[in-house]
Amino acid sequence: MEIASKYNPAEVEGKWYQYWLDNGFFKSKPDGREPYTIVIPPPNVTGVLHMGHMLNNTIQDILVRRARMMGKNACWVPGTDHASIATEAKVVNRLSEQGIKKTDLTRDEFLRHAWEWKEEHGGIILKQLRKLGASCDWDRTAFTMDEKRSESVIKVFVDLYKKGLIYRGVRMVNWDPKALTALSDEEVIYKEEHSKLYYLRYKIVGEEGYAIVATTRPETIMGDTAMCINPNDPKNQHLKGKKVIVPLVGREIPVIEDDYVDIEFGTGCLKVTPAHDVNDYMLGEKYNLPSIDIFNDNGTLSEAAGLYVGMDRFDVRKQIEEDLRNAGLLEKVEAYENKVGYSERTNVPIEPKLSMQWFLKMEHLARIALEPVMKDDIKFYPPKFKNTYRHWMENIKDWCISRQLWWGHRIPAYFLPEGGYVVAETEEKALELAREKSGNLSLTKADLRQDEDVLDTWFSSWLWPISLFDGINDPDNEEISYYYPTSDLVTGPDIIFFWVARMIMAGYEYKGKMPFKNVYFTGIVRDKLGRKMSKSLGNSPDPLRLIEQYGADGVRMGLMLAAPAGNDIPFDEALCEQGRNFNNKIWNAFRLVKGWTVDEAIACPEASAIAMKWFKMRLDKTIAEVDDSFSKYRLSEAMMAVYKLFWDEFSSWYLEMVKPGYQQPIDKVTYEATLGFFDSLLRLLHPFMPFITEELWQALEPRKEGESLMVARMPEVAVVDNTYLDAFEIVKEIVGGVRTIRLQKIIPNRDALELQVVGDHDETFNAVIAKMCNLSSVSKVAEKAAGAVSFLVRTTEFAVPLGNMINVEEELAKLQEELKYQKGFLASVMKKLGNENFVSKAPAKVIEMEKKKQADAELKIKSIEESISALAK
RNA sequence: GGGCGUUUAGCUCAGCUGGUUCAGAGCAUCUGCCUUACAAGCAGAGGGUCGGCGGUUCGAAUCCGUCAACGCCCACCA
Repeated sequence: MEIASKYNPAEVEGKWYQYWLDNGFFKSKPDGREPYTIVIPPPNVTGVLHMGHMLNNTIQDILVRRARMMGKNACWVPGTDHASIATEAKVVNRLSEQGIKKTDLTRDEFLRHAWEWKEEHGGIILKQLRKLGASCDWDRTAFTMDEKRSESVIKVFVDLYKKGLIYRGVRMVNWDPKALTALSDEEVIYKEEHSKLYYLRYKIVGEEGYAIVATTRPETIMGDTAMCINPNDPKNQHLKGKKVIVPLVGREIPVIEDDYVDIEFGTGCLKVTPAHDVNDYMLGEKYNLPSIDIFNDNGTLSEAAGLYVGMDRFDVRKQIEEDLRNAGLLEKVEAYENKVGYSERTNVPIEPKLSMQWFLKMEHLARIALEPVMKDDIKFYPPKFKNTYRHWMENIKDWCISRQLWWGHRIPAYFLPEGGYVVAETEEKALELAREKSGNLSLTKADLRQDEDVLDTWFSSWLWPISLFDGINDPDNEEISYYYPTSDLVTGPDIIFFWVARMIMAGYEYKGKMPFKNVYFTGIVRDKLGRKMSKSLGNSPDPLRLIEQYGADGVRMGLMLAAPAGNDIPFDEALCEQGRNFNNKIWNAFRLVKGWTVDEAIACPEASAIAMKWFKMRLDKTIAEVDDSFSKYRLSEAMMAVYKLFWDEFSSWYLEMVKPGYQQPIDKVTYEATLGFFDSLLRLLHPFMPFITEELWQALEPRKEGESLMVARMPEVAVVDNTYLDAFEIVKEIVGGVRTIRLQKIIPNRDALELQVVGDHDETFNAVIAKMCNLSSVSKVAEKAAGAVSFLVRTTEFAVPLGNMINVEEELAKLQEELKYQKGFLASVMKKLGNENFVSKAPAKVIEMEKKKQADAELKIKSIEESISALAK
């Protein structure tokens, strides 16, 4: 049989993915089995696959495939997120490329374009996931804006409103002047910036001289409605009760007093701009100050500013600096470091802005969601994120859920012509409520005006684990009862507040139960220099190119090799190479085994019998290790355990032990056992590298149509005899000793050697030792032959007679060095045992071990000294 | 300004409740091999006073204190 010596992933991956699809192996329906459920963190519907997705989905696929092979009813639900701001921004961009302005379109026209775009680009990312091998139940593919999900969102909004948890009001919010919408606190990213601190002169009314105010935002002085000092500030006592004049503007404003003001900062004088600063807003509320909104929504100055009308806020800052200086109202300018909030999506500085928005009260929701995580009903991996979670929950603020966008779930609030509004699932219901409320039965739908805003994207994703099974609209349906709570959630820690925390809230509020039992937080994929992957740095490899180059299995492995839970992933393509190399190793082991011819007439050689017995135990031990690692979500460790089992134990030891001579047939017993081992190994490997394992499993033995490794059962844990495994480790050392001699003395493997044993030795494994080292004999002797090179394994001496081939001086030197080391070791042990404190306080077990060390060392020293005197003759 | 985390071999990391699975793994490095499964490989080898200092203890990578560096999260000082 001719099989290529290199594995070619491209040839087989598509074939097996299609086979799995054709046989419906990804599909799940409720049945009597235990469910295992994962809901995908829905990627942006118009997004493209990046390394973060690759990692995240590889982990999910490993978990799902393993659960499936453990006999569970595994269900991995895919879907996409409408990503309100991001998608709307993309659509706006695309329209402007065509010369169309959003403002020239009606809402319906714009939405038509948006849906068009979604149909065109939507779900590309899900298609890309198939290349990775993702075993999602594609029939269940959902979208946060599809009918069921939208209905769920509206229903929940109405419900929360009825519960009094949703309110509407004018508040200071984070305004994105580019996207022209409010943002939640979580969508603001603070960045350290080099800026300037401007010291402005406010003329004191009725007095000579100025009050100096330090500010980073001189362009907001047109909105100043007070100046504030700390009443306890000795240096500003003279300002109490005075008025000052806003520079350039000329407006008189009062000096107010509040201990909010930091005496140490600047001059101790604070300008108060209630419309454009959160703190000033609070002061404004407290002291009933007027609020002048000097900005338009897009960040340009409004009519209300009076000056610089129509100019951009940052241009004004430059201009006003100059104007102030010319007017002699600028005391000085200092360099200053401060933090500026940026919009997460559009990356422009946010503007604190007073506006009418919808809010969700969080206190109750935070309360019900905190405890389950703190007492590990929901487990976080790694657990350090519990702290982060608690801190957020305990300091939570109300959630601004309205966005001034069109792409999203429109808020189901309807305004009445005479004022006031009603909230209802449908227009019909709204009309009913409106008639009731107003007492005006002649109202028609046309009289109602629906709120223009849509809901924050996360207001739909927080329902994801429930809404995917339609558990909001139809709370007791079979699916939600069966699949909910889901099993594991795999996501990044960057969305712990955006998404994870809120899903937990919604889970308890709407199902009375946790949405998932375990949360696995992946790290952020970085390049090998530790930098975040980003388009602008160009350091993000194209996932599809990687798959082409290394195979999906190789890339999956590459990611997992670097991915302990919670740590960032320093990704290096070399890891994919390592993954690919491993694929090749498996491939070649398969070539070897399938290349054997079986002769039923030959008996099973002793070495093979030992090998089989040993490897069975070694396999069982690894299965136990893998189980343990998975239970702790240490997927990399689990994979490394199987990796080493296959490469070191199976390929380098087992196969070498049972391998027949060149062109010799193999006995039936060994052959079948080997196929069995191979089968188990493929099963263990399958969750990590689904394609190659399926390819080889199918070729390992004749299979029926519709059979597949992906629905085969994972090998189960058996009792392991550690004594036997330990004994075999000694065998490995002996073999290693002989190999070292061959290497040092340059003795080719084909020349048989003789091995002499002085001291205790378990002869059970002699057949294996002889085969692995090409020995003509293994014999116990009282004294080794003259001219033999020896080595120690534990306390037993092994010698290979080499006649006149040895270099006496070299050997002596080596022995002397070993002797020196052993003597030093013995001395340290003796010192410990001579320590009164140690002997009296240490537990007996520890002292026992020290004594054993002493005895062993003495034995070794004796043996080395004998060798030296024998050589010296 | 608070909180959390990290620091162990050249790199990425394991080392749970302190004592022979305590100094480990994979990769990289070095040496020798094209030995008919695999050079994308085989066989061997080297490499760390476990961030610094101090303490507890018979005994510390492991516990305590402290300092340092790095990272993350949160926070309204203009």
